[in-house]
Amino acid sequence: MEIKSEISNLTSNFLNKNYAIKVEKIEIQNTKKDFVGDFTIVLFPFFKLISKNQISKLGILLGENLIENSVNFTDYNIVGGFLNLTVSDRYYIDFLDTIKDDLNFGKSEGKNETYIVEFSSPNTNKPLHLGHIRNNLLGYSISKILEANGKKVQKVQIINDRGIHICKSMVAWKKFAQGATPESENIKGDKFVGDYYIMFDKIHKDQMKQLIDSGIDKDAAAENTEIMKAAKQELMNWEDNIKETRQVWKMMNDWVYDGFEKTYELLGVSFDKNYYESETYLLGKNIMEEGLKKNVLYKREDSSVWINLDNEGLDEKLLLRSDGTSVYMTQDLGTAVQRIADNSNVRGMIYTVGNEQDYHFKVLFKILKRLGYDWADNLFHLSYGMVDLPSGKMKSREGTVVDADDLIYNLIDTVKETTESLDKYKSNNEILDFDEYKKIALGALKYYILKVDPKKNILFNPEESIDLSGNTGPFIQYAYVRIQSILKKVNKDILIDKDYQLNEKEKEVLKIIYEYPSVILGSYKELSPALIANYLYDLVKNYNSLYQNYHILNSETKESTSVRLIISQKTSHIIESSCDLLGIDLPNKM
RNA sequence: GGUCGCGUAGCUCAGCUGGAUAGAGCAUCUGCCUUCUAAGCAGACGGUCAUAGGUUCGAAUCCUAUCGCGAUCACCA
Repeated sequence: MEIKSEISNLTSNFLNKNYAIKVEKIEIQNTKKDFVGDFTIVLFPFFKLISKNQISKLGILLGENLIENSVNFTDYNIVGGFLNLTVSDRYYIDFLDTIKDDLNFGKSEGKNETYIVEFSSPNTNKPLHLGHIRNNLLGYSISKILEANGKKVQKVQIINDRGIHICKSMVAWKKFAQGATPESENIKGDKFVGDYYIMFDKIHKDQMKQLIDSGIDKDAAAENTEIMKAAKQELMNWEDNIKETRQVWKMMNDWVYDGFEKTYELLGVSFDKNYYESETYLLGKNIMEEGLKKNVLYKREDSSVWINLDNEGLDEKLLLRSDGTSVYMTQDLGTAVQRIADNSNVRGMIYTVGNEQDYHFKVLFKILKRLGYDWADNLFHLSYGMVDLPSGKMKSREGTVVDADDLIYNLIDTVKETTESLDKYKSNNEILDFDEYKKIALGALKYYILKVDPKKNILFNPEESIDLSGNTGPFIQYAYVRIQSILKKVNKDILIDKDYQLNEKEKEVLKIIYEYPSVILGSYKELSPALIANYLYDLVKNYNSLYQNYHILNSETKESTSVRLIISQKTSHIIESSCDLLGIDLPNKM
């Protein structure tokens, strides 16, 4: 921050000149509430450099020096080893004046660098659930945050459309559906296919039980039920490119995509490109050849291919089976190389994948690095914690999965009920558009998920609805709507009085606005939308305090109205900007 | 067992690369709608920062050990 570097420079000059000492870094922080001042210089580190009895004298001299040498500081006080500096109102007023019309305030320009962000990445055998919601919201928000930091972003998902899981749904459908389709049953496509997956599982279990009863051991039974054999056959047919299998496969996957598309639309996320495993699962083999040539990889006697990462604290990892077929890792290597080739100016990639795959990505990045790709240094695993229920993990087999669509539609209902029970709506017998309810419900959901540090697990209790008051999305939206209703009443240009004296609340909000650029940068460096969400709450909370304790339109003086209006407007800009980064829409009325 | 992550108020979470008396929301309790929207504001109550050592002028934050929870360690994806 500008003001901090000014403090820092003046302080180093002072120390250098008067005490002939050089300090690497001067510790400057925001002054805590309950103390007078705006910024605090920590004097403790100087204990080491000069004798203790000189330190209080140093503090006073430094304070005087800062005030003398800059118009931006008006006062100082020393408490213990802390020097608290007060910044002039004029500085903040000037700052407000320069940024007031800048809608891009806080964002930065960048070079022509592209980052690929992968998220969502579903299987095509079941509908999206709450875990996917977290993934999607994080991935989408990080994409936005990268853009705000001047990067170009290519949002991609890799769809796992191939494998035994979809074959299971296919077998069950062929056997029992009698030609039923999502249209004929009027069911969303992903749910329709998911139902057959569940049906498969049920039948498989029944058949397993019969086999076990007839004396076959459990593991063998699991592999040898009639329906499981049929699914395996289906998978082989798929590999052999049998026409009928491929047709059913394509048809059912299309149903699923249709359903996914609706959920994505509801969530407000989108992708620039989809990758399908059926098209990428063979990638990576040619890289193996290269790796062998470079002696990065090695072949065992049975001709399986491995990499040894022992000296990096990791294990040996298989990359090609003895029969020459590839494993998951091989595919991911191939896909990474492919994606870099597909786009120009790619600087790096971000994989939004749960923390259960931490190890996998550690290994993946190491291998790419060993293979000598220069972009391997810019690969990041945006690792996030699971969404757990009070009963533990969500398990599809036990029916404890929280379905994405159900969750959202239920929340919309709750928002509608809550709204209609508010006095202002009850007394007017008024209702809002569905679209507004949707914005509020999704605002609540998105904020609820994104405000939590990505790496932490989230505990979600389906019994309790997501809060709509307090530290929530609607809290932010509500403040925004209120500001709009004030701004609508103003129709002439607002002029700032440069000599205005800020009150405590005004200054507090301004100080928070001042921090916004560093928050955007921080959320990018940490890959954490939570920083934006928490900042936004802080801003809005302090703004509300100003709003409730002082009048804005009919305030004491013309000058205070002007300043408060501009603070309001700027706060609303930042709400718009932050909510955009979080993927949260703002309603017109609440 | 090896590796990684987490443990902060009854519950859900903040706490930046170590800094002042550890902060919010929910829940409970008090006040505030005849001037800009009360999904709000003002306040009360609530803590051995898992435990024990260590480093430091200073530790919720860094190090070590222990306990608890979770993930991961496949010729699965």
